Amino acid sequence: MARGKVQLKRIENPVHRQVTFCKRRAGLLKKAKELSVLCDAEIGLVIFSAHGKLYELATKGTMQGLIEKYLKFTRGTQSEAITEPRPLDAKEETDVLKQEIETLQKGIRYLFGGGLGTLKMDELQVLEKNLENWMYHVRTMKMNIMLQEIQALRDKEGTLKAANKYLHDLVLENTSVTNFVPFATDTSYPLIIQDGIFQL
Amino acid sequence: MARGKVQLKRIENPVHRQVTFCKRRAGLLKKAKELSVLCDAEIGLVIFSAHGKLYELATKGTMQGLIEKYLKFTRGTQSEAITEPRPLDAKEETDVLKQEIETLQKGIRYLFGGGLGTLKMDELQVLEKNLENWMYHVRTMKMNIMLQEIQALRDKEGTLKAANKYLHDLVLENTSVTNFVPFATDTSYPLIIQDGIFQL
DNA sequence: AACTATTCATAACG
DNA sequence: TCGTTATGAATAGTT
Repeated sequence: MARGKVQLKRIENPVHRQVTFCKRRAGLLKKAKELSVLCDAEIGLVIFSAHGKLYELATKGTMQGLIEKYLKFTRGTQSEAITEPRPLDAKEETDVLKQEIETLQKGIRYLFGGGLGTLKMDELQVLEKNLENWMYHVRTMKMNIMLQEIQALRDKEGTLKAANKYLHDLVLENTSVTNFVPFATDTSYPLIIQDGIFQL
Repeated sequence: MARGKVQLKRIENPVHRQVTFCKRRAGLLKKAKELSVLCDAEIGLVIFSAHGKLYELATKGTMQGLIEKYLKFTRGTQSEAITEPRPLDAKEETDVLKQEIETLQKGIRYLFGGGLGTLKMDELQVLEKNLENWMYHVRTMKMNIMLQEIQALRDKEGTLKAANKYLHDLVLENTSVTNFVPFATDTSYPLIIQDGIFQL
């Protein structure tokens, strides 16, 4: 900004990074406060430094209250908010998730086996809405995986075609004019892909 | 800032306030993103406009995850484990069920917010099948409740019709042949049912 | 932390 | 809501 435009990437020099963090953190908190006052908005801001230290701001009440409001707002409805595309954490969460799914299955099976009869109409409405929402997410995920797989297969096909053409040309060169049995270049060879992930 | 220093108080002109809100909100979100990238910080920003609309930003993962991290950080050890279904008292089941639903919502929200990306195709299949199953149960319950209500309304209608006919005949008997204004027997009286359970 | 030279954000306006 | 512009604010690099 000053004396040189800034690159939008992590500052590698730790000293510079720390100084910039201090300055910009202060600036950000100030801006947040200003926006809240000027425009009568309720703002919550949480900053975890790289080393894990917490800085926070909550205008109009406590962070607790704001979090509850946020959770209530995002519950049920698919967020109308401007959400950044989230980078997926690639951790070894699968085991945890599997166990979690089991727990949920158990819980919901209990729900439907044991005491669903006491649920009221509005509760059922909420439940149905959530189920639809979750179903949407699951189907979106399935679709993405399938699209990925399709793309992978196409890539593989292209590679194999190229290899095939190369070999074909080689054969033609080495055999010159013969009665060698020719074969089509683009579709006549088997494309055997063994490691597809489709399991229906 | 530009063309006149700004007062640090609520902007009274609603148009100005709205315009400023839009611009400064964008600026704030940008600044937050920059700080996160430049200094490797994890930032959550929640903005509720005066009219209740939500704008949010979560760098490094989801808002859900950040909220959990925040709560863990501020409350010391806050266990986020899913509670096992406990043995059921045959009493105030509704409250228990409500709480259970909340737990499930929380779990599944975490599921979709945190780590769905690591789920494999077959796991998604299982999840989808279960969701369909649960949806079927929920819709069956809704249908039953509605059918019950419809039957109750029909009974009520029959009762009222009978009463109406009785009164009608009584009037005819007592007034003999007069120019008393006649009224239809089956549809012209109001059927006011106040305690319906439909809530859409 | 304090000090500028610059870049950035944005208030007013169309 | 969107674009333009004059001007105040924020801040990168430096001391």
